[in-house]
Amino acid sequence: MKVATVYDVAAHAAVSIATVSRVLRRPDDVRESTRERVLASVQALGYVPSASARCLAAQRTGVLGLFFPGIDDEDDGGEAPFVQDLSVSMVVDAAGGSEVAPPNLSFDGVLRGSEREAWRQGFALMVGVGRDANPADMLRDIAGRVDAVAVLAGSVPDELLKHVSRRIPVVLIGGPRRCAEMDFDHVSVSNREGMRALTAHLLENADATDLAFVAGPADSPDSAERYQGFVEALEGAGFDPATATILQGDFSRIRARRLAETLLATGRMPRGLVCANDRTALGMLDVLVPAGVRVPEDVIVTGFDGIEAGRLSTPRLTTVYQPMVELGRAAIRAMLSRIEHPDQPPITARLPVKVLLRESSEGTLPA
Amino acid sequence: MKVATVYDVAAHAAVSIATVSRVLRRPDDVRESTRERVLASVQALGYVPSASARCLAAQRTGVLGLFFPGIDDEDDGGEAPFVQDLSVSMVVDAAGGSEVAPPNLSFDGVLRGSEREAWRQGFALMVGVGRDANPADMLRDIAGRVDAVAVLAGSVPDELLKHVSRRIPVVLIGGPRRCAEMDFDHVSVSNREGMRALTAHLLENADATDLAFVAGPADSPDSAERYQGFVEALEGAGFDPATATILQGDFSRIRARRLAETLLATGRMPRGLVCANDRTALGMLDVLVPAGVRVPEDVIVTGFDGIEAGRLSTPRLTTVYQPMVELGRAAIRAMLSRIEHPDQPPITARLPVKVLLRESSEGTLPA
DNA sequence: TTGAAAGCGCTAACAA
DNA sequence: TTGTTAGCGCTTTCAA
Repeated sequence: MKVATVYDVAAHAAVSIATVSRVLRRPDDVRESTRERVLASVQALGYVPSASARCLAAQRTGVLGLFFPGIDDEDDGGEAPFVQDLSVSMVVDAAGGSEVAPPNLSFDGVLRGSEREAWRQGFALMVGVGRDANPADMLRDIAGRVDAVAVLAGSVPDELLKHVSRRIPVVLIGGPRRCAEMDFDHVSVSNREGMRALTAHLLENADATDLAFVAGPADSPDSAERYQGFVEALEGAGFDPATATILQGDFSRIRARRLAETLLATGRMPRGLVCANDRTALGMLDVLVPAGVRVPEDVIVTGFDGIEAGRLSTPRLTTVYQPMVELGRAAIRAMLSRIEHPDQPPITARLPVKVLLRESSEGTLPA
Repeated sequence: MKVATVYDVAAHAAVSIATVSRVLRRPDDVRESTRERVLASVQALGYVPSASARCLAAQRTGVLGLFFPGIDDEDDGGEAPFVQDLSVSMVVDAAGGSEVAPPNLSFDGVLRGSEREAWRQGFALMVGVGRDANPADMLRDIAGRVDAVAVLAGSVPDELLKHVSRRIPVVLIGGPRRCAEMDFDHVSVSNREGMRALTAHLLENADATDLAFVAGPADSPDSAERYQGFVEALEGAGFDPATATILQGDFSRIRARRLAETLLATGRMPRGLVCANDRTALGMLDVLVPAGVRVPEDVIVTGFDGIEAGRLSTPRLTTVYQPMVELGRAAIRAMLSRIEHPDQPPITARLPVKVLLRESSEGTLPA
């Protein structure tokens, strides 16, 4: 029993394959009686058009790509068995435990925004969140399947982006404006401005002049931009940025805990820990709070991202909220815009951020 | 400037298109010098193979589908402007506000699990989370693009599933074991057993005999199964299930709040509210707690799913944890297994659940 | 080790 | 309104 094709449907309905195609693509161009006959045959044969053939012929896929390599930091479950013997177990889940807590990935929002916007515009979305061995292969694979692709800035070599962009439009997500020669379209948030505003606020409103910056991975353009903002705020307030401590984190909560422990052990605790992202800040809280360090009285801790977990922590996390969902949507719109107008000048969308002042920096807030 | 094809690469390297194809698919079948020449041409021309053409010729796409229609309940942002004038704003975000809180979608885990497992196995994943007008079209569209598809049980008419399954394998996710005639592969969790265990626990350990069940949408097989478990527990304890109140929710937090308000207004408050999912239970807490109802002393509230928000609520939510990530992975494995062995008997994977007892049902738990 | 050639299933001129 | 036909870019026998 083979899969039905246009030919089968055409034969069954006693029409040509062109008519079958028309019925599916532009039904109004076909006489009603013919149309109904064809539709009946489609039903009868269980016909579903092959997208491969369709896209090959049409010279477009109707799919957009989103590539975020190396984001997922969960460890691997390995081969899990299909069947398990006990179907229910019961545990008393006391507070503090987190055995079933999923990591709150900060790009979830981007994904949702893209997803939604893509379908809204009649496109499907193909996502590659590759903790895979070879991001290059993954990106090339995706690139062959889609009409345009959005890539997390800094995640793949420019070389590769150049290569891929000879086939389809490439949009960068996040990071700084690109240097002149690489004129990819680019959507991002006001990393620098956000961090500058937050830091300046700490400098003004608290007596917090001894601030340390907890960075993300060295190759993250987003972390770099946020550091920029941090530095600018210090300079703006008349401090020498060179004297500020920099701790090397990697955006992960785990790593942040290690750093906090070191801080605690060496006793070199700054007045404020300005973290490059929320997960890092939460990792700090994980260690400091149980150790009896009062936040914000002893140490101010701030994040960046505005993830849900920061709103639910104790104390709640002062942070810079990024409109992740909007960012995803902007990426989609940039791709579509580029597809429609291949020759327009490079798009640069810079989305605004919002500094959220909460208890980790502010003392008790007014209700 | 056109996009490079095999023909361009072949001409550039002075070989046939067959050789170009070989270099990319089975490099070992080509003499090294030739291979290097071809690879150089690939680089020079910025060649990326067309997946459409490749899949058409190969008769497989290397993509798996995941279809979850009507899940996303965010409302629509509409057309947002590309550029905004202010790049940073600052707000004091007092506790209680939630203006930037994204909804914690309970299928996130399934998505992550599928994503990961698919790439692990060398497949890409195409996801359709359709709040779209027409799920049928969306599913058909996806079905044309993939080698197999996993569909949320109960989300599309059997008719359509039958149709699609004549082209590619269809795996159902969630819900009850299917009736005999429809022998789709099926992965799900122990809904019934989980709810039975939870309810039985309430019946035994609390003085909670007056329980109400807060259902999900009428057409949700998952909700139906959970209700089954609820009923069985009542019967097992010697109660008449017919006397238990059933409230008609729809899995949404909003709807649950309305129900809670009604309950409050009419004063017909049961001893325990056994909710068909966590969001419903959280919606109940949203209303009951501020109204001064003590949970669990006055009313016990329980959920189902094990979402993160239930671990962070006050009081924390007693619930039945489903291994969402595992479920996603199981769906992928089922699809692959079916692709490899088209004639094997139907797969039925039933994943175990875990009852998590927390403060919304238990009083203060031991540390 | 390489090349020639026949499809894969569909779309879109162009003709009828 | 419908049919004929020439690709779309690649894989894969089969020969050379």
